Amino acid sequence: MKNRLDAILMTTIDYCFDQGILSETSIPEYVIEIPNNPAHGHFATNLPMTLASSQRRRPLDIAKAIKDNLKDEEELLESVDIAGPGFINFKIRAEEWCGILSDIVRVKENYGRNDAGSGEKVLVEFVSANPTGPLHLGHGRGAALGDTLCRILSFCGYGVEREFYINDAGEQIRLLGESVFCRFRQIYDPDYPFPKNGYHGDYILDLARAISREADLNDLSQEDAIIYCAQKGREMMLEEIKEDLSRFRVAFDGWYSEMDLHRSALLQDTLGAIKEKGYLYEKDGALWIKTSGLGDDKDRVIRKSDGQFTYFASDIAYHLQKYERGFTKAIDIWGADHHGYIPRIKASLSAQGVSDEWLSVMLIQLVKLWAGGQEIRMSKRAGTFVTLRELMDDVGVDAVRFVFLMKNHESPLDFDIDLVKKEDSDNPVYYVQYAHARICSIFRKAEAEGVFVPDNPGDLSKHLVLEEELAFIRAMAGFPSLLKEICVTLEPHRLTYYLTDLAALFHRYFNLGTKISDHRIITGDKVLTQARLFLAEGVRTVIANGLNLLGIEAPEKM
RNA sequence: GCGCCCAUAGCUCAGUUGGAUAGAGUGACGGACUACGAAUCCGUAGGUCGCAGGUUCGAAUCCUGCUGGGCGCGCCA
Repeated sequence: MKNRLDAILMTTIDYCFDQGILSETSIPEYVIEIPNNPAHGHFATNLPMTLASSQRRRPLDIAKAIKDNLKDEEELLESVDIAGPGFINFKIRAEEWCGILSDIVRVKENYGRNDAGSGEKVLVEFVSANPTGPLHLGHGRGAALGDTLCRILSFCGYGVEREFYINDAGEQIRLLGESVFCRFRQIYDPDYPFPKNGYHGDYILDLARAISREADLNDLSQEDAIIYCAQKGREMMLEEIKEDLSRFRVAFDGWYSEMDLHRSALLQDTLGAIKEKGYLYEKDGALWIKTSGLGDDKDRVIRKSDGQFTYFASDIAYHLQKYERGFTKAIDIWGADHHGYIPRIKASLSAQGVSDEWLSVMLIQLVKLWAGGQEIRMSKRAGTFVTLRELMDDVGVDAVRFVFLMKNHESPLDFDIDLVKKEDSDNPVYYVQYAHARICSIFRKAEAEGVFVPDNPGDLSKHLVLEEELAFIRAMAGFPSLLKEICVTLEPHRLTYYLTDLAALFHRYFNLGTKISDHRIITGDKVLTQARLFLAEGVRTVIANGLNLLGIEAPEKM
């Protein structure tokens, strides 16, 4: 709709240029937006104001010139008004809006699907938790965010691949092995010393028990036993992580192991390529990459003087490898505490000629958990943290996802477990789901009376005349462009707000009928009832599609 | 000390990339079910958009400087 309006405006401007009504200049950036004040029409543009300086005329004069010469050949518009300091406000004819409603009901679960991202191939890397412990709240937030973003991207025509990078090389897996082995030994020898910086959670003991059931660790040398515990522990934790994610409705296309990266020649090859470009040098027995001058504030060590590669080395290799796999864009979702790594990763990429925009890093701020009015402080070191699994058990997947997706990922999130646990109106997820269930309930009621959602509703604009009814369609018409914007701004939380608003429109509309029976959806007039059922089906469709993109169920009953 | 993020109603947060009178939820108070689901709706109250400048037709939004909070600045992982 916005595009059609834009086309009318551009045709008009061209015409004004040709006729000398406006002096021919370049067209500045302008917007066509949906005003927040309904009195300002369905759409408004600031075009006259942006033209004012190059035209050297008053915005109001320009607005009048545009209005008087408007080329609305398809008769899209109901009214055109000049307002304020130089806005033009437009109203679209009801028939046009009703046409959109018909489209929605016709294409159903595909409404909103578009090809904005065609030709793009995006790799989204998220969660990427170390397999040294269970997923906790913070991982959950990243999982919900990444998953929903991927769903939206692919709905908008992007080729999307979801990847989980497994940090399974080096010290931390070793430490996992030592921690597990220690717990095993402590079964017989309670004084056996626990490794410094080891993992304290109860799950370590569970791992020790499970592993010792499968193999007799006493048959192995201590070193072999630790390695065995590390390998086995990694495998089991990864399995658990996969189970949790799958239950959280998050699927990955690829699991990329850092260990494999070390085993393959990739790390060496990558370093060789960087060396050829002249970005590597040796100093104090270590190998450095020259990232300073490429946006980083100092150079970074890639191989320590003890011969071990740093994690940063594999990070570079991994990201360059993503690039070589032919992705046109990469998105990483990291915890905000890693933000300091962005400049050095980008610097390393640009050393290989990869542009800055290729990689977008989304940072998620931390999650604070509240229960009983108190903040629950979490510490992985001390083993006191709430796992994603516990949270799903407690409050359910729908509620957890909704809360995570409600807020901008750049804002810290307070997760009030008591509030989310409550199965009543205080819980925000039910508001949207209830609207869906309520519509389904109306359909059941109508069917019982022999009235169904019509396949061909006829001339809707004759029957859908209430302002509330047309407001629905206008809101629904914005769904596809909202999704496209989310793909650019990477802000999935806007979908959550959109759905809440749409549900609010519906609840308000529904309640009109409790006062005035003529405003009920099911009325004595069959044709009117069918038109309203058709409208309700449109609303239901958009809510269902939106919830599906959020990974949240759209229940028919609650 | 340097860098990134944040600051909007009592609380938790939106704010359509610079638009017209800054909005929800929650909490407080008052209303609406003998017909489509009250997990809902309506009303009242609540604001110097952290502070001070600047940019322009126009600023919560952009720029600069402060204040306050979170995080990060290793040959750690």
